[in-house]
Amino acid sequence: MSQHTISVRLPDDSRAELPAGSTAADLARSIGPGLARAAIAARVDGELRDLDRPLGEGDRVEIVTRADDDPDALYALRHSAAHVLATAVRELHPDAGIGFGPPIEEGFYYDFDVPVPFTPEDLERIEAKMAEVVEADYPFERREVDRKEAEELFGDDPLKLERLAEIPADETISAYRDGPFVDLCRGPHVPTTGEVRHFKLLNAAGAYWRGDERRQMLQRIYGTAFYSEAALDAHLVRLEEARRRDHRRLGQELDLFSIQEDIGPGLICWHPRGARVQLELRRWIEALLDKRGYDFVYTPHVSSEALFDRSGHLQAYAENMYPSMRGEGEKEAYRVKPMNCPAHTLIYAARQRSYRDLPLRLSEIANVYRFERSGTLHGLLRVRMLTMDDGHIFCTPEQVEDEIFTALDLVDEVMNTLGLEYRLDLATRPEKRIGEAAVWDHAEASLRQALDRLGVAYGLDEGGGAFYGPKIDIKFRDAIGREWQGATIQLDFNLPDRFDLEYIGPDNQPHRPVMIHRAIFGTLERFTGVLIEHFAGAFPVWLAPEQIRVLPITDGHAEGAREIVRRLRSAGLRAELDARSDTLSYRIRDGEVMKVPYLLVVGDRELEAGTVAVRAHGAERKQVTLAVEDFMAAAQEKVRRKALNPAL
RNA sequence: GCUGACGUAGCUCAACUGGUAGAGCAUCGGAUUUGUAAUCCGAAGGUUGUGGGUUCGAGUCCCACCGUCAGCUCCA
Repeated sequence: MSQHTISVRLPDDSRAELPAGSTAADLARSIGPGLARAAIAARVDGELRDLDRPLGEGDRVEIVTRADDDPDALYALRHSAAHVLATAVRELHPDAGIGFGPPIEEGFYYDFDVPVPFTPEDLERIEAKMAEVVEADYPFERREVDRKEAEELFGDDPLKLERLAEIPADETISAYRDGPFVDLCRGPHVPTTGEVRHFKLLNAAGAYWRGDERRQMLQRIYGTAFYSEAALDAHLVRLEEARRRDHRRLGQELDLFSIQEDIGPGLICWHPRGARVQLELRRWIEALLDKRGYDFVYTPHVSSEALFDRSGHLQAYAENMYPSMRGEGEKEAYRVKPMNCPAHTLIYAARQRSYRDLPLRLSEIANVYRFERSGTLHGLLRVRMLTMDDGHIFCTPEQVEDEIFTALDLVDEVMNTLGLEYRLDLATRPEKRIGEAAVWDHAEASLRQALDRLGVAYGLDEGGGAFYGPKIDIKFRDAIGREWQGATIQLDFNLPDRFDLEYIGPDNQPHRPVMIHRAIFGTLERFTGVLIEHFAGAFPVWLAPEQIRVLPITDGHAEGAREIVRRLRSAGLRAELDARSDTLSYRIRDGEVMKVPYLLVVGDRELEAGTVAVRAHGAERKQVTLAVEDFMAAAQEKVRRKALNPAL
């Protein structure tokens, strides 16, 4: 190996010899002109780098090319798009302060300190200016600077100086220039602004500097960018699809629920159709819990404030609790419950427990009230009255693994039934915690064993547990790929201590039980909201508020149709008659718009033959004619199996 | 909570620089009796979110309050 050449390793484990000082761009050129043209960055020993940075002896190098399915490629592109945005904003508002401008999961944003917030028209102007910056095809030039130089470079921008001061002394400080704009930036970037051809600014809103509401508010502009127009279009279509599925919109169109100003924000009124969905979900989870040995309890909606003092909620959770109330002339203050755990803990403590009683599994599907800040309320997803499918398991340390396994198995059944893919994350002990190391060791090991036993892959969130115990979070994906926080299974070493819980072991000595909090749906409100979006309002038959609508063709068929409705109802199916004098087409359209799984058309032919012409929502074959008996059996089977697709 | 935008009939939206509120759908009545995604005619429906103010005159301008929407570190 001479001094004048270096050898780097390629992804296929072959080696390439290059002159010393060669860059990743040189490497791409040496491999082929096609690769050189497609290259936008490089992964060097796993780290994303600019194309024009020199390679070192023995580096493992992978050329990153323009690709809308490579997260690293998108990262560099969107990071660069953020700079293009800042370049444009600085052109239009030379005095704008520059905050952070990172790539994010679906795009990028940049925060600006400007005296007047951006309007939608501003965004259009900025977009046009960005197009000019892209057209100019400025190279992104990286420069390493020392601290003094950096302080001079960004001397007029207090936000940058603040960030600069936090960079450790031993870290390289780099600045990137594209045309007129220089930014303090870690990089990497695509080679030139010309790469950022397919972008779109999406919205602007205030955002606190560093997310701290005590600090100044900046104006944040969100956008997204892709390498191909097709990918950008697909993304915009996905956003449109998300709007189409918005549960707030569907909730109104399908007459599921409303939020009334006269009642208050964050408080849901379930209309009959929405309440039906809730009821079916509730009955389902109750049956699943019954099978798994849960006991059902009911506890009061208000309780003595002292209870929440003892549980610690008053100290740790007060800002999410409604204020205390006191009856006229009474001494005792009361609180509306934000959680069920303290009451369940008292039920455990209501008598002496033996190890033979454990595990004790308490379930309460209960309304709790939480004072959420007004700006955070959002449809069914963040509300002030919520219905938890709450459960608390009290068990011995030895039983933890089994109990976690059972809970995970329950999650698995729920997710599979609804056709939701999910993933699990184990969150382990944080820095600040209570409880002894041995207790944590045992608990974390039990969670791991339960996860292994289930045989699923899971992520690890080191240090992500609560101060009172480790947990497993379940995240699931809906039909258009969005991820939601679902069930949580949480160990708690704190409440058993605070309430001095005990059980008598086989050694005739008192021991402290372990407490497990778990919710499968989380809250019925949020879960229903997500399901509305997941199914786009077209619920599977078993959940659909109205499962069947019978449409007589003329008044002459109404009596026969009514009889069919009677039979369906006595078979336990939710059927309605639509004998309005509108045309059949109109009534079909109405049934389709309301996403009723089965529309049954009944005319002379059907009444004579004892059949129905079935139109199943979303089915490819628009119409199937079946004997009433056969349709009834098929529909019941769909309900029994909780089938996702109504097609017969 | 904070910043910004918005709030007109049950729903979706219209009403030039301030001149006295209109359409489609839904609702109701009538006609129509329909074979697979909107039949026709008619009627009714609003203290323009609430409360103040400016003005001869306010949906429109100003103030306060209520609510909705977007966002509020996925760190140079």
